[in-house]
Amino acid sequence: MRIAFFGTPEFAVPTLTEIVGQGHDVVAVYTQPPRSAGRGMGERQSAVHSIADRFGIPVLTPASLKPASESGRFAELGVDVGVVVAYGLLLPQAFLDIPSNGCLNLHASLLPRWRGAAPVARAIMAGDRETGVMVMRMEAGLDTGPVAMSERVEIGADTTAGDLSQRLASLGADLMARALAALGRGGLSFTPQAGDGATYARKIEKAETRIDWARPAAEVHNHIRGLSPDPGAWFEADFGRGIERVKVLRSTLAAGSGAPGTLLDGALTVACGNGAVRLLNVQRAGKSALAAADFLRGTPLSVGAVFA
RNA sequence: CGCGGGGUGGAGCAGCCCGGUAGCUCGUCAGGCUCAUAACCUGAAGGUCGCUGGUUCAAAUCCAGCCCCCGCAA
Repeated sequence: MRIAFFGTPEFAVPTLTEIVGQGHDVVAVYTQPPRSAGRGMGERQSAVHSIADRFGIPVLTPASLKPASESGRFAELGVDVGVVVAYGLLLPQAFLDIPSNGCLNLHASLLPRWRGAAPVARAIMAGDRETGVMVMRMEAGLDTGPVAMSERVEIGADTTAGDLSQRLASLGADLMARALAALGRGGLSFTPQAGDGATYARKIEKAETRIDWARPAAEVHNHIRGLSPDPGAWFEADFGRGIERVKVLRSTLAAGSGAPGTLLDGALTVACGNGAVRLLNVQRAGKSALAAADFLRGTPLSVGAVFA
């Protein structure tokens, strides 16, 4: 089939790769424009942009799809279907109507739960034990369209957003490939989403990434793994050179109690408002991520220290 | 030219400001103690101190340029 792909972050890469590998004719890739980002403020193109370049597929990076000129250009591509995976922009109705088979979206949640921008992180932060990926037909509403195919996945007790996102990206790529194959045979059917149980996964903001040790251990743990590795949950501590930021990439629930933020033992167990969490993988500002044992080897810390 | 931290035996760090015999915790190897052990004791191997150049009697340490890693901010 003749396809236009819309996607931006790493999560969308496996699907694009799969579709290309499947032999479809991907005539254009839409992705977010390169932005000055990262250290040194250099311009960085999206993960999807890079992979599309490698495949030699024309890349389009409009800042908005609303102008008629954009839908006009899209119409000229003459695609059979649009495939959208974490693109970052809402497709206007004008776009949705253009492909003869409409637009399919891959979403990383069990809809209607966690519609929106950060379904994986929100599911983990909420303590969900299950999630999944779904392929649906796009409508004007945000992630409201009827679902064609889905796959469920268990969320382990210590699973991080990074782990889960990778797993879902690959499952999702496979799911989308199957959906396109079915579509090609004319055998793709859709079921409306459940009427209730809808929740929204609002975008993660920097301001909510700091760890609040006063919250119950389970919540602290979910917060840590839901934000790992990006943007990363963090706290502050003084190791003798002033206050510095420490990211926590992995943790697990542990026994123990004490004033919130207190270091309870020599294995990085920290007291929370209720219970405690053991930090398994941490990263000091300017350093690379380390397993707790390595971190402790080079960091002067004594039991009773208090983190903020 | 957005701000900042860092590159020291296999791992994580100290030493650098105030140049002068490579240190700490751990790992590895050998031996010992032990019913036994991730515990303890003894010993050993292992390092171009990111790269290049400069200053100096002498540079991990001071100066210049370059490469690489990372945090913040956007």
